[in-house]
Amino acid sequence: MGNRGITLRSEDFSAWYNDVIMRAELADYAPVRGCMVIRPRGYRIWELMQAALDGMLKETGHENAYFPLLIPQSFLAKEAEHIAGFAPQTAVVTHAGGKELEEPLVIRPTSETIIYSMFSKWIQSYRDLPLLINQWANIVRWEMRTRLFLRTTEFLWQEGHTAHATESDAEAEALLILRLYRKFMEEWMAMPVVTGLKTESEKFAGALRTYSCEGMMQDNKALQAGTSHNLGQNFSRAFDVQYQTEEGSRDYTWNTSWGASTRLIGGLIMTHSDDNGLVCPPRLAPVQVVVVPIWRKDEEKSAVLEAGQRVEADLKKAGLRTALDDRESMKPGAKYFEWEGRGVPVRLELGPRDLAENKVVVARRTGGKAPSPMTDIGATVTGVLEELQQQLFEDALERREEHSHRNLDRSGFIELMEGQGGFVYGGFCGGARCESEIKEKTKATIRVLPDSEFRSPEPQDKCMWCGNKAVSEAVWAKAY
RNA sequence: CGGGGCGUGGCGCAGUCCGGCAGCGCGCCUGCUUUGGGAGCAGGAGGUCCCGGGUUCAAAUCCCGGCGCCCCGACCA
Repeated sequence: MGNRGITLRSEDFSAWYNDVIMRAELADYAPVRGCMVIRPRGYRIWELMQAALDGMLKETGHENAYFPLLIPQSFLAKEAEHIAGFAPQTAVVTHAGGKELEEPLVIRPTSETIIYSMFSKWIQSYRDLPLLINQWANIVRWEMRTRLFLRTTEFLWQEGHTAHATESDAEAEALLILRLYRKFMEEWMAMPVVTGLKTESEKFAGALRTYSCEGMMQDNKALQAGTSHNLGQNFSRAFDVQYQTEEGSRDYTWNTSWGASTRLIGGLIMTHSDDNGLVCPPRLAPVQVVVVPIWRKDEEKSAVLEAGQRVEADLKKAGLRTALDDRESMKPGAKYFEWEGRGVPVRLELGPRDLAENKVVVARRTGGKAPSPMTDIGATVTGVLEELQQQLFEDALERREEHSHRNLDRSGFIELMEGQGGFVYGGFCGGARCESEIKEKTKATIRVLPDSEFRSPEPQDKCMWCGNKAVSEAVWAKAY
């Protein structure tokens, strides 16, 4: 345990993670097992994520809609792989209105079935395509083991569902979203991710192909942070989503679905936070800058508070999310600890000495503080926040590269996974047997077959595990 | 479902072995003094000791049964 009442990362990463969440008041455990309450400080992060992602989705032509929580149980069964994948995880409503229902209703574990059943009503002609729909929703998946934000029974997400006239249009859409997710994760969350294709065993139940963004957490484990699926015609055939082509023939639509969830908040926490608590990237910080006024005597107090209000007004004018901590019962040091635990990126300390010099002390959450002129404080802090945002990304990227390994042989791989872990790039023969054997022996799985820009400079032509000819490069890691 | 840990004021814990007034730290309320890295003093509020049985003059403590939570693994975003 560190001196902040937070378990040290080096002692127990899981306990640290929970401590950070509790300290920052992001969430709390609900009465029902596996369920969580997202508290205001956590929900605000989600709202900021939503605003950013929603904007990006709208810019690329997607429209929001809302589909119901309850799905007829029979719908789920219409796509064979889908039902096989999700049936064990569903919660089912069997009684309502004091009576047993004729057909049980499934609480959505994802909305493909209800959405494509509606698409079949709405789509008649190639002129109706592409249909680009997104929804922000809650879903329920009955998990064996849950963790705050990372895996809870109920969670919030956006799920996009699109219908296209051709396979290549659908493929382009799936890749567009993958890039969009990556952009969001890098530019807003300051979380670098490796993108690529999931193997058959890891892909979404019912998809042709699944693409994924994988981040590396501070314990060197991978977090699947967003997935984008090319569904092919699996669901359009199951739900009879047909359209008339330009030539007059009939065809099934080509579909995609993709999602990113409140799990991202867990990723944000585990990417940046430290032993003093949450570190929130500025662009997603509920409070970006807090002003802490300092005074000894009453005559100082009024002058300092007045200056503090002026400073806060300047910050607000610069478009920043601010707080002025003018609580009288707390000493400045105590306030510092509190706001640090909450992850606020920048703190301004303002006392009589600073006031006399027309300055404020600018303190960064990641360390270091220095006086700065009060004039143009809005612009100054804006600049510091941009630097911090950039610095968090670069630090995370550097950490990921430090723990990314190439050219390991089988025994080196095993040794690494038994020790500190990390990402391992290497050749993969494509064999399901190698894949499952590796998982069994080391707990590591193929996170993705990486996109070209993440691949090793030298060709990976032999399977890292069996030594046979490789069909592609793969990235292995233990995962959340 | 297996293994480990735990359930005692809001939070963190001691007390349980060996039964005997329900405690400590933090937080909370009131007042005064304080305020440049977790303030001090004084006064105060707050408890079905996870639940149900049993043993006993007497149970947080012993016995039997149950429930819940956290961590590790199997399932998964």
